[in-house]
Amino acid sequence: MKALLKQNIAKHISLSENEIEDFCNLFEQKLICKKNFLLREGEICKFEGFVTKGLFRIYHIDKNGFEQILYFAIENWWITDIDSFTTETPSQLFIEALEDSEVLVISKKDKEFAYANLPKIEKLFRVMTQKTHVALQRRMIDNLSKTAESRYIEFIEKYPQLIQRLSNIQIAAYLGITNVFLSNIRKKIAVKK
Amino acid sequence: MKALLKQNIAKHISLSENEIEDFCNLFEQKLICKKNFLLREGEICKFEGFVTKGLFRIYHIDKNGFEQILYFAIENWWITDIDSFTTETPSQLFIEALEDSEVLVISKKDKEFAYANLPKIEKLFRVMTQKTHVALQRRMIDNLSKTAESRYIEFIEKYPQLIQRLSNIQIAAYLGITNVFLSNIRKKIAVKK
DNA sequence: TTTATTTATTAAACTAGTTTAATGTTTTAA
DNA sequence: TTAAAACATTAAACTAGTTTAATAAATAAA
Repeated sequence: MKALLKQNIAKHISLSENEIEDFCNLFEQKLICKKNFLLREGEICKFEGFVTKGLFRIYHIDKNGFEQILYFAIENWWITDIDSFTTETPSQLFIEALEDSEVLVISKKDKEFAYANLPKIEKLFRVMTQKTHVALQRRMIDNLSKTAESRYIEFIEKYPQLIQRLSNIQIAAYLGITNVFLSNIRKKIAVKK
Repeated sequence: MKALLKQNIAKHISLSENEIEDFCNLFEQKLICKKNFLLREGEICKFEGFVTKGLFRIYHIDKNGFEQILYFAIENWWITDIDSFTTETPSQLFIEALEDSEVLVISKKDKEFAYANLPKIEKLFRVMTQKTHVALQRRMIDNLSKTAESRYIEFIEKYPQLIQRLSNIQIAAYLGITNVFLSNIRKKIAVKK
């Protein structure tokens, strides 16, 4: 059940068999059915999760009621609201399952225990946070410099396995455009071919 | 000379007098005159810097020649291209001094030495990267959901000390709009008052 | 199996933001 | 101290993306 998690950790840092076992024992499995939430706006995020099955969207609802999707998480991705988690303030985000999903969850308490007792875990999360940050930095530049059309094309090239599982409404909310405009883009691309 | 650096580190984690001294000794000062570069596109970023005087812009030039500013860094801010630094690939960013500036620089080698020999430094950079990531995540949501006008108003409210030192061209490149449109926004705001 | 709900598409009017170009002002360089 | 370069503003034509609304198709619910 935790094989995927162990494999994921090993990609970032090298741990002894004991260390990885100790760390993984701090996680427990949660099942979240489609349309249910792992986190809602206003709650304080007291966990970090690793998806082993299914699909989540992490999104924000602005004061006009529009949704912006920060990212999607499928198998092998980590999920949390790092803002609420570290500052212990109410989250501004929703984490919602778009499919029936399974996630391995570690509590804030246990994560701090790991930091204190398994020194390499500190490195693990430094490295992971750095990688996440790099990805977001690239996305920020793309959003500042590219048209919605090329952002869409690059998205489907980068995550071909994801688009099949997402509605165009979700993709549009990720790209920062309306689903109507996404339809126009799709038509334009289809004509080109 | 390194008082500001020590103070900044103390804000994130607590170190003994010796630890902080050892770590700060790994930094050396660099002076960068206005319009000069700490890093250029294509170079591999082998340092992390802490600004003690002056002002930098960290930006990208897209294939159409437009500049997108990822962030500004004044006194008390850290600068690096975390992407190039961690992956050791050529940077896609420029780090340019907008004023005559002073920066304390630690090499990648020495930073790795610190990670290996001063365990709390691992925590320092994990915590700092987390904070930077939270800030970027908030900016991403703002860029997806807010108009350029409210992004501008929020920018001048959030960084009043910065705007006085920046041209409108720089501010526009940060907001992701043209300086012409920023002029329109400024006029509109001025009329309102 | 029928009905209700969500999704995708299209059209048409609209608005936020761009482009190009001209003009005056401020800053920098020689 | 003058010339050159960078900056800020304005106008006018344009384009990327939104809004509202209608319609058909697909999915979920009863």
